[in-house]
Amino acid sequence: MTTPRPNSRAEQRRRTEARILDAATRAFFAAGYERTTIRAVASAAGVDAGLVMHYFGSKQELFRRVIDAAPVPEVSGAPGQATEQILAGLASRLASEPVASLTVLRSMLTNPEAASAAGAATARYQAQIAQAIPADDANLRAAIISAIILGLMVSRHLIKSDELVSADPVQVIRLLRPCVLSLAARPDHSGPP
Amino acid sequence: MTTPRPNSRAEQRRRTEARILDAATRAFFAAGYERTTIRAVASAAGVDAGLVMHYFGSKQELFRRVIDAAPVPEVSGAPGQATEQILAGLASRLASEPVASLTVLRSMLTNPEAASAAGAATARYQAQIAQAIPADDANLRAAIISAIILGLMVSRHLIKSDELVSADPVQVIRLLRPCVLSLAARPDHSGPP
DNA sequence: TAGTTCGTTCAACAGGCGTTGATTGAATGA
DNA sequence: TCATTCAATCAACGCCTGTTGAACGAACTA
Repeated sequence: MTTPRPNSRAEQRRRTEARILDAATRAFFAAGYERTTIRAVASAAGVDAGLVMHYFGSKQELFRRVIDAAPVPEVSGAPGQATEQILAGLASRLASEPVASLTVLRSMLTNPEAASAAGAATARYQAQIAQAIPADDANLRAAIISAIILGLMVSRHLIKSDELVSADPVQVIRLLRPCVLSLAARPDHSGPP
Repeated sequence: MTTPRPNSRAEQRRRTEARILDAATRAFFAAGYERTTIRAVASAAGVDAGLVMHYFGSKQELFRRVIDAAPVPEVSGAPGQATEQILAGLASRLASEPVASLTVLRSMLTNPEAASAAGAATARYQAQIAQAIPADDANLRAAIISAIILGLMVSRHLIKSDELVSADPVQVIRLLRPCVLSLAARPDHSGPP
């Protein structure tokens, strides 16, 4: 493994690129794809706009790099524990502000290309949830759970609903637990014969 | 009450204005605020771009008129019935495609000015729900219910999640009923002393 | 009918955008 | 040491945008 000296050209480049990527993530999150200008990203990174183009090729490509860097939440384990895992993940994402994920979220609703790119990640997340649900309509149930989480994240971080912003995440999760449990764990006992 | 002849100048204007407003609603819904151009709206309405400016003053003003025209859902009645009313409203909005409401929804997540404008309407909706919930934390519960509905609408109509698009709304509502009931009607019996 | 109003079009402007190509200068390697 | 590489800047291009003001012609009024 090579450890380049800290001021080598390669290292300098890596740092600058990371700085641009970070500035871009924040900018796309704060303003959305269309309102974000390459000039603004460059300026926030303390760099010329041409350099951003030189490194990332185009605004679309820069954007793709940003949403590719967003982490994909993981769900696994037994049916009973999956619910707690989902709720725990939601709790932490309600408490902090996961900028990268929220950037993807906002962009999905704005940028057609982001929608399909992020749609794949969402599908994987849903599939993970569905695997933990012992029911015929597991996929639909997983989609609903996923939609509920989405709605809470949107309300809390994008719309910034007063109630949710000031609420204790623990309290929210406690209210939400029977809700998610009824979808993930409770057997279907009210359907058609 | 005056009934102008159908081809009078005033009547012609009213029709053209309505045509522009309709085209704008569709355009803002399909593309979001930033990607929608006045020229495109004008073209869809079979009209010159200058005329849109002449009638509505600015793009922002045109946009304001569009989101002002969106209907605000109503919830009222006893606690027990409120849930069914909420679910029924959701069911119809899952089945059809309420373009005006969805335009507001998408814009809230894109346009900062729309967010505050539509935020007020959302708050009124939440307050209506909260009134029907017999609990100390009724406001938080209402906010969560509102977020759940939001998430389902976003997933179904904006992200177009496969599972939700192809699902039977009745089935979705059936799965969701215990969920919403646990928030709206079930007394709080697991909280701190 | 003559004059005015007003719905509508047209051409153009100013500004901001993504993008490009030439250019500079420091780090690099033979 | 000298030629090369490459991070970084700069000025400029072409395009598209919201917006404006002059112009035309049909509908209205007296």
